[in-house]
Amino acid sequence: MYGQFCPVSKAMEVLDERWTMLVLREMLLGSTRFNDLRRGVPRMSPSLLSKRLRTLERAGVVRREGSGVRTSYHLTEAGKELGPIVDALAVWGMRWLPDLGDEDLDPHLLFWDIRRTLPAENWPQGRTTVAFELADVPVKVGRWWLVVTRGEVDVCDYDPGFEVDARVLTTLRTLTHVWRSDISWEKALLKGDLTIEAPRDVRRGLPGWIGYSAIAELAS
Amino acid sequence: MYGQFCPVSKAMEVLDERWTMLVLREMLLGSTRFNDLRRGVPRMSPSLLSKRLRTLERAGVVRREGSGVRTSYHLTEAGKELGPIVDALAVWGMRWLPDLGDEDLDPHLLFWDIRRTLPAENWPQGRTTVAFELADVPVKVGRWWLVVTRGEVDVCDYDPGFEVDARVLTTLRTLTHVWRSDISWEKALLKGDLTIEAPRDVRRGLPGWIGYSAIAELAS
DNA sequence: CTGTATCCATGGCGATACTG
DNA sequence: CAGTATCGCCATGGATACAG
Repeated sequence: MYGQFCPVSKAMEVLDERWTMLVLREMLLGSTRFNDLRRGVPRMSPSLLSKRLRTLERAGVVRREGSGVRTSYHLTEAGKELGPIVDALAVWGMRWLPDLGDEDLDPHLLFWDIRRTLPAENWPQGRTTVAFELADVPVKVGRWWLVVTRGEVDVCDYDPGFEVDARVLTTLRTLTHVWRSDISWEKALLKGDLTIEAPRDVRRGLPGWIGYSAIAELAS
Repeated sequence: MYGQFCPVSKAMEVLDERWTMLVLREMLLGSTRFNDLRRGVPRMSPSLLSKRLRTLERAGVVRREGSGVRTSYHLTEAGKELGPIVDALAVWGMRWLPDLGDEDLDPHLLFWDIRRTLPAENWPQGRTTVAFELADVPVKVGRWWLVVTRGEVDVCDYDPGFEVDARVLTTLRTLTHVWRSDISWEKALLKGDLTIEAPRDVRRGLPGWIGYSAIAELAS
């Protein structure tokens, strides 16, 4: 491929293909099923994902388990040792490439990430429903509901019908930057880029309950 | 590009293009001039190198200094902070992808790397000339001379005419693996994959004088 | 020496549809 | 649910020649 003996070039032969690092990020975050992986890289075609998984398997980074139905994909030891590298890339990207284009904003991806990372154990007993209204995207993709019940998190893009405990009024852009912790909840609230409509205790508690993305925690 | 807010994807938009990581490796090893960079990535076309340098400049990773003649390229702070990531990729590649195809072996690249890394200060006073004969490649690219004089290292692919202090008989493959420290000098000598013809003291000293590649040292 | 311009082929990849 | 098949485009990047 590169025609070099340097281990960096050998590593990049495996890792520098388009999407590969993002698939590995998904696996490092715990996804093992084909369709779970797809949710993490929705713009990647399924055939390409399939191809990448095979390439990674041949390279000894991924192991496929169970053929046919209920196939799952797991990182080998070699794959797991990419964890610190992916983390370092995330920290570097946070630090040096903080600007997001409109193309980088995707509510499905954002709430999919929130859903899997959210520390449900911090939430109040019983059921809590939070409605999000994002002003900078079409209504069709701008209304989301977060339902947290007994340590379980659900996200809907339709009204689940529960009584809403809090409404978050903001933009997709602001919510994304807050989630990444490019700006804090406090600052976004102060600037008026984000409003929480709820009883005082919920309004106070919500930022802490939602928190920040897993990757944001790395940088701190 | 990827349409994701995740900093890993933002980082990879810059870093996952073909050759980019290898150019950064060269810069991290100290190259600043266009043609020095080329020597480190000889299979990369100059127009592509030019393009990559501009992309990296736009991304804030590289800074161009002096236009026209005597241009040089330098890593910005962001670029320097990629150092640990490139190192980690090298360590990972050494550990998990130790196999080299014939395509990965390149005597020009090997001796260019030896030349710049070799710890000349360990060598004897005066001039030392070492001749290499690589049996597994055409004679035309299989004979090399290493001349170390007062802390200066020269490599020739033609006989410089000096008296030869040592002859190293081996293959390109073995010498590459030794340089990478996939196998030690001792083991290669023991297996007979590499022979040093020289007076006893030189024969004993040479492995230590040449040593191993900079990247090999990372893994230890 | 330090690049740039141009050309062209290839195959990577996106889109879509379809199957066990 | 878990992929595979097919198709077609266009951009990547390799090669070469040339310019300041």
